[in-house]
Amino acid sequence: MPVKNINQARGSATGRPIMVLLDMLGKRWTLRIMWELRDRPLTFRELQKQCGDISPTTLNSRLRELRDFEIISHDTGGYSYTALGAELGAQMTKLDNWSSKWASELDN
Amino acid sequence: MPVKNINQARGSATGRPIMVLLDMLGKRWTLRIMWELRDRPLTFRELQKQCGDISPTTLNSRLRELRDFEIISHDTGGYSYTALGAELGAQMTKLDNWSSKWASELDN
DNA sequence: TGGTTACGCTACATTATTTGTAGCGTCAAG
DNA sequence: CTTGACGCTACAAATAATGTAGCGTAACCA
Repeated sequence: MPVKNINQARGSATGRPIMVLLDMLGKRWTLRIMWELRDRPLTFRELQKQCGDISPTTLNSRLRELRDFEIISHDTGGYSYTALGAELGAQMTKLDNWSSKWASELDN
Repeated sequence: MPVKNINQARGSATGRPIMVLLDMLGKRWTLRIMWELRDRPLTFRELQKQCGDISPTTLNSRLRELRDFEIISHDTGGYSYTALGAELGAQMTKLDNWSSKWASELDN
């Protein structure tokens, strides 16, 4: 079920965009999909493989939500970030940097 | 069930920290908990309320995972970020900024 | 034209995760 | 010695995700 606007999303009780965002990103696979799209467009089936065989049901559901919210778009080249989505995608790199540091500190 | 190290976590098949991180943050409520802790420590019950009545079962499970990974700690003042966790928490503010822009563009 | 391939999905039964409610044991204050 | 807040645990019910199968479409190419 496509979501028409941000105010109809789960997590939007307060009407605060951050809540909608956290709720969306907090669904399993959403962050992973954003990560996999970080440097090039991928088709539906490429995404399935990259994500380690996420079920098509879930993948489709996440892609639809990301499209409804104009974070990604779909054309002949596959799925890719929108201009706005790319700014969010850039945060993925920050998370990657942080996680490296984190992993090395956890080993101590 | 406490997780001893990063290599035992779901999402760690590749051994890449970013996968463990994305998997953890991708569980429902994890990002929200990080958000709620952004400017002060909160007790278990305060977190329950702030998160809009998340179930204690889930809250405890998330808090345990975040503690196992040394992203938060728990003392007499309540739950709060560790030094490393604070750097991850700082990303929450970035997400908040992004979401404001996002919401205004979606309205067009 | 007919066969093969990749595409983006949908259907649906099984399994895993999350929820909601109730309540327990500990501790400190009054 | 009662009251309140604390951090939880138990467990049945509801919701979300999974895995497998396969559909309809379109492009390629023999």
